Amino acid sequence: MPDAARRSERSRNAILQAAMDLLQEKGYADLTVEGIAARAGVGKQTIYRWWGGRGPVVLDALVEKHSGSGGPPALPDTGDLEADLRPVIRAIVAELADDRLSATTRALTIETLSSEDFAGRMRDRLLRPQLDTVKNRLRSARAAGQVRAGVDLDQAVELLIGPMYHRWMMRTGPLTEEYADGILELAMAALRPGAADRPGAPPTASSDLM
Amino acid sequence: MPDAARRSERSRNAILQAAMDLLQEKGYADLTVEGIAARAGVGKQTIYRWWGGRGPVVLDALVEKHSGSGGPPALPDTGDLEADLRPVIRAIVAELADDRLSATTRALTIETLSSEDFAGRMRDRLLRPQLDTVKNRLRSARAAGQVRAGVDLDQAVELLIGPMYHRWMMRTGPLTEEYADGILELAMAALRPGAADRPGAPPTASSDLM
Amino acid sequence: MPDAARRSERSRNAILQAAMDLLQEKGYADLTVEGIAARAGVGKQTIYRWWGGRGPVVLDALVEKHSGSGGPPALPDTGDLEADLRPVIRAIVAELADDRLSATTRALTIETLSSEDFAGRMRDRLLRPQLDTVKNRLRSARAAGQVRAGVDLDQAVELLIGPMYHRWMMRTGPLTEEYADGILELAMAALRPGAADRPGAPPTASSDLM
Amino acid sequence: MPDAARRSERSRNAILQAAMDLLQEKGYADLTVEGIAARAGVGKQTIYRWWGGRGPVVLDALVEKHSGSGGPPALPDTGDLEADLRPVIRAIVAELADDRLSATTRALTIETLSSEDFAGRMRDRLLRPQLDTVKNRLRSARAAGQVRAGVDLDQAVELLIGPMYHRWMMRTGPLTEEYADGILELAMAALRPGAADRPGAPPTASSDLM
DNA sequence: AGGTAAGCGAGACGGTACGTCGCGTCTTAGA
DNA sequence: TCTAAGACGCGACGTACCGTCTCGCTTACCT
Repeated sequence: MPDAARRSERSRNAILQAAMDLLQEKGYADLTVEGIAARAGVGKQTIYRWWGGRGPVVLDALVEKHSGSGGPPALPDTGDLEADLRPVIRAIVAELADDRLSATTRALTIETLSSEDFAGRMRDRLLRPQLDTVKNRLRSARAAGQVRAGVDLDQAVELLIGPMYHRWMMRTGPLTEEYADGILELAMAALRPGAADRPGAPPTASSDLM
Repeated sequence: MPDAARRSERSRNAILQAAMDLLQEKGYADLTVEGIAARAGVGKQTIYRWWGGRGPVVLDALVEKHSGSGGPPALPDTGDLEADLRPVIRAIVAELADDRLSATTRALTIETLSSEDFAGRMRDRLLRPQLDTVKNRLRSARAAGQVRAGVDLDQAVELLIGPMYHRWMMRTGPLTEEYADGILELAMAALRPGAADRPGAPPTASSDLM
Repeated sequence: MPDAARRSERSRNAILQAAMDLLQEKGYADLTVEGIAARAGVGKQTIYRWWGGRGPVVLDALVEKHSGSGGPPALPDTGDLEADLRPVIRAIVAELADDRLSATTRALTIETLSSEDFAGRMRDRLLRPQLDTVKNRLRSARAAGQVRAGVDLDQAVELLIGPMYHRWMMRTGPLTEEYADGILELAMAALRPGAADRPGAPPTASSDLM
Repeated sequence: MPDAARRSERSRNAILQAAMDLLQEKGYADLTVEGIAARAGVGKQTIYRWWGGRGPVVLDALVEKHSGSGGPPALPDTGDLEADLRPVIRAIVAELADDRLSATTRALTIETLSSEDFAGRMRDRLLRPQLDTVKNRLRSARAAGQVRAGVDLDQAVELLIGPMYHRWMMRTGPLTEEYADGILELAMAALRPGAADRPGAPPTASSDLM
């Protein structure tokens, strides 16, 4: 209904910035539409008109931030899968370990859990692009024979990512570089071609390729 | 401050039951202290006195429900780790796949993300006991040589559990039995002793031990 | 702080009406802000924003009702002070004698005793205009020589009004027409010029009579 | 129902004292049963058992205080009514003028207005004895011919007392010694025998003066 | 160029729930 | 059995935000 052409870019930016600021300062639970509007010097209606609530605003703010680089870049492909993934995994753990940096992720996760609708948008606009960079690297690795042929790449990505998010959310342990490396090592062992997955075939052959 | 000895058991039960009922009926987002009190036929103050908010009430209700069996039982140990784990993994996926069954988990996860304090209680009272059953089975498997000696068991547990929770939360894919089996298979491959983790040693040796 | 220009006249009227209705039905002790809001179909905040509590609302409602006639009219001046005052005094007694009619006065009096701030507003907006009509009549009577020159008119008004309110409040006796006439007669005797207050007249004469 | 013989005198005194203290400190509006019980170091039930609410407690406390002298003494009778009354009237005005001293009277008046039942007890136990001392003095004055024979003594008492209470409640003016004297002078003029009230005396004389 | 319709800031509005306070009742332990 | 203590069901308090709505105002488009 509203005419997007006449939308105020100034207000949009002020709102997204205010949302990010307040999220850092007070956390998602204390983030209110009224607070965002007041901080941004904006009428509440402007937020409801263009977003519909705090969830989509935060999502937009995050997308904005992450798309600063014009979408996540492809991972390097040096031929050594583990070496290429290590910095990514470490970076994720480092971000999750930092309360300030992960505040927005926390917010998005809450909203994702609260609204199926939001979950879909969040997944497609923010999460998928990031997961896909990993997935694509795994695909090339599989093509190169460094990953077992039968592996489902989506499962493989989650095997890498899932443990870290779980530990972060549930606070079941420290999020350290050692942890990142440990998970990476386990995941590589899971993906690496070996005797186990090729019954009857000589395991050493594929082991050599690794 | 309040005198726990004089606490009303009747009220406590009514509150926990009402909380569970409303959680099923309306979801966590629409669960209010006022609603719980009304349904339980109880004053709001009684809830605030003993719990302090809806989060701790739901946690208590869940703990109550799960501790009905006197704590989670140890997993069976048939000597075949994968076979012993499969039903557990499948059950977790099945529960997460069912919106009604996972409503409470969703609620607790939101609260966990919102409050560090709550997260701690949740982890210790609900999550840890469940994770420990898996961890203990893995420990015995490691002792039996079915899991590599160097594996950190906490990481191993998360390697199994994390991917499923991630897919469930982020709705990145279907939660099916095939998925459960796929993750289990990957995790087993990661844990299983093999050539990869013993550079220079003949991989077949340990393979034989499995 | 709120912008009075944007105030909803509809809500204001509904609130005042609801307050009057509930006052009649249940009395001041059972009158609640919540009840007024519900009856008026209005948010509580609207009451707190513009009034601050039930007291000011009732005051406003009363002022509204009494100012329907555009302020109290001047008393008639037939030249006979006692005759002019008698209907007023009788009317006051009659109103106080009727529980329904005096319910609001009772309410306002309680609030007046409870809050100095409220007392001031009540005095200026409701009471003073009414007392002034009597005072003005007394002033013209004094100018006409029917009231002693030295009489303080405020005291004179209270001499008339005070006894009735005292009996009403303390329930020390019946509030009848005879009582009204009795107080009026006494007050007239107090105000009427006589030997006592005219220095130059032989004081011993009246002293002897005592 | 409760057995008065086993009643704790210690608790009774502590409650009455606490009530008086809190009344002075915070006013009647902020006086609560819970507060009295806490201050007195007493269970709430003890208050509800023996009194039934804060109103009767305050009444009792006041009666206690005033009956310290074993009931109000008779006024002196020097033969000069006005001289005998003046200190009484001035004392009343002085007490009313002092916020601390009149706090209890304020409380009792509110309760009197709120509860007809309470009003009766208050009138009989506290007010009547005090009014009667004045009434008795007026009666002897009437017998001595210093007050007109036809005067209703209850009305006469209220003529003296009513104006002061009205000014005190409604805050319509200052409560000074001059005011006390003014009201007394007016009331004396109303009561004093004179030409006006003695039919058969030439009414024209005073009429002319009006 | 002027008129008009949109977006805008502001914030009042009807609501829902919050977390607190005090009520008057009831239960427990101790004297 | 009375008492101190205080938990309880209840109801109202005054506040915070919700999402909708109504104001003038600015601003850009469209005759």
